[in-house]
Amino acid sequence: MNVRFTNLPDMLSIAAVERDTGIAKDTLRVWERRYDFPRPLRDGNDDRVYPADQIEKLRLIKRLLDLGHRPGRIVPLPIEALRELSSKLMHEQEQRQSHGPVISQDEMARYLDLLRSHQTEALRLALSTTLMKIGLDRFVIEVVAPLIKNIGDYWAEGKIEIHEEHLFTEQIKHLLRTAINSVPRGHTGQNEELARPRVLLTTFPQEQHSLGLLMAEALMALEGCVCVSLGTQTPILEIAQAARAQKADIIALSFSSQINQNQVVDGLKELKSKLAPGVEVWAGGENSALRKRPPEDVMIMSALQDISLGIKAWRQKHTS
Amino acid sequence: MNVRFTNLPDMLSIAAVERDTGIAKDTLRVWERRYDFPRPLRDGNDDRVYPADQIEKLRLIKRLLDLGHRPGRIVPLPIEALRELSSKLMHEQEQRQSHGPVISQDEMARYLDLLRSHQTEALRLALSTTLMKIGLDRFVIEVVAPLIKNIGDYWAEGKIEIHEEHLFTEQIKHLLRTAINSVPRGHTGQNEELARPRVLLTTFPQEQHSLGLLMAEALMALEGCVCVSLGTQTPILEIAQAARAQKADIIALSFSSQINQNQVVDGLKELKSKLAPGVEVWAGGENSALRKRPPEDVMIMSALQDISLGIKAWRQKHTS
DNA sequence: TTATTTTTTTGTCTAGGGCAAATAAATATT
DNA sequence: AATATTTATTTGCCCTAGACAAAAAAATAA
Repeated sequence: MNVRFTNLPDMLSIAAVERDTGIAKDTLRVWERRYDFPRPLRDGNDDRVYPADQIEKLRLIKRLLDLGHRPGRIVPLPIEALRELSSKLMHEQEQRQSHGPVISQDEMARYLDLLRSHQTEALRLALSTTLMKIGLDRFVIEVVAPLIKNIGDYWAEGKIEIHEEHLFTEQIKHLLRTAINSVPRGHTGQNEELARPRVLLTTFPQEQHSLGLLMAEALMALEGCVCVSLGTQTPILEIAQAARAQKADIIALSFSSQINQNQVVDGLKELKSKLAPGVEVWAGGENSALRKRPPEDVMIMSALQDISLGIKAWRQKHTS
Repeated sequence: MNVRFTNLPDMLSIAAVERDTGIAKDTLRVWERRYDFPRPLRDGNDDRVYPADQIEKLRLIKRLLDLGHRPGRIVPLPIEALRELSSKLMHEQEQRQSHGPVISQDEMARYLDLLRSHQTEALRLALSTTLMKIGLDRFVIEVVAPLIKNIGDYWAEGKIEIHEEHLFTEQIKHLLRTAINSVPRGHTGQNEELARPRVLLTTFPQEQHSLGLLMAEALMALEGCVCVSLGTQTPILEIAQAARAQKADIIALSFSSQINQNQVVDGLKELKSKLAPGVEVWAGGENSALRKRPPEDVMIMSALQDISLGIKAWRQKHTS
């Protein structure tokens, strides 16, 4: 009942920090004990209160952990050292990224300008035009995915406001939904086999990002699958039940990096154990648990391209 | 690092229970201490292990809490009593509800049958037909709203599964989005005044239900407003910034019953204080804080009908 | 009835200890 | 030198039990 409210701006309670950084409360406390960081102040009730600079450092730490660093090595470091590490990694990433046709810097800048000048209609129109020009599959892979990533980076750098990010995301979602809708549906009714695999899309309870799901749905719909989306945040038991009810061949799940890695792994294991043997679980998204310790029996979609390939492979395997 | 995993089917760790029920670990432990429920078993490491029937009861408890019951009264009750409580609530609701033209029991049953037999396409078609027949405004007010209200009760009575509820909600959302999309947009461009008021729609950070927002958007779009939706979970400060950036006349917010009442009241006050004087705040939804202690300076939409009336009133007030 | 005060209820925080899984380091084996 | 195996360290989660402020109910006053 205790709503720990810090009126001072830029001061957060431990619960708020957990929400903000994705680092569990227990972990925050244990780091404090072991590495002497963070060092929150205390309010009148002896509750931890985290100042802005420490939160910033925590965010940075989270990023580096996702990239494979270990807490004991980086938590005690000063923030400048972390910044350096982070930017070094970012450059490496950029180099690795530059294969294949990606959205141009120019085009990116154009969208961002429209967003920042709040020309919503124009933005939608520009995106929509691109979609028409290059087709839904390329639009998803070459435009939407990089855009989302860049938007996140811009936000981290303070170049963009949260409400602008929200607005942008809404535009993209809208566009994708409309596009998915106009894809001719698989042959439901008589010729059921032609429309296989049947795919069930959703996310785990803590995960609220629906964009990954929509991108996957778009690509799968293009491949002629029957897609059934349960939206976000379905309890694991219910996912299993829905799989049975919908006669799903594949369960497609999306995981952002905000969600706890252990919960990803545990949840996937649990889900798999509750499914009928033939049903496949496909997992995609930014969350690094998928790359660092991929659960067996689960197909990891490390890139969006894998989806269409995966569907084709599935069909090959299931032609009788 | 400890991946507490119970191999026994339908046995969950405390983390898994938190994930699947939405009840915090601390709360689960304190209930055990105070009300002697839940009573998890222990694994070899003395960690709590929750059997399936207790999880089911916990889910039901969570729902009743959202509906306004208190833990001390309901947690110790046997599960049958909880079921009864839930169905009693529904019947009371029905009686209160029976003013004005509402969806018939028959029609409701028809949709439910389609849902339970997983005839997704047929369900969508049926709903869509009704929409065409009676129009978007009546559809929202007389069909969608009551349906949503009842669907939760049906779950509590064991008549449908959560995943079916998810599926249903997705269908409705889809239908509404399509419908909103086909409403001719306000005259953007030259004749800006004709499209006033400009409405910004979103929810507070803890609130994730987007359906209320969609219903509101539908009705407002019908009235010819320019609607800008930021999606769910926008920080209050960002809402205020977005209002300025979008030149919004009205901020429309939706509050479900699962969000903390204080945060509703405090949040509304805070938001209002950050807005320019002329900008109105409209709040709607199930949350009882809106009725019990409505903050002044905020328009409370106690029913969906109020929305169109409100828009008309706004226009009257602003004709110069 | 309606305000105001008192009491009870309730969720979240605290501390510090313990343990298994994950990872790194050291050693043995091919 | 490369690979497999064992040992050591790191790390996150769970445990108990107590405390307290905010919310809600009950009691009292107006």
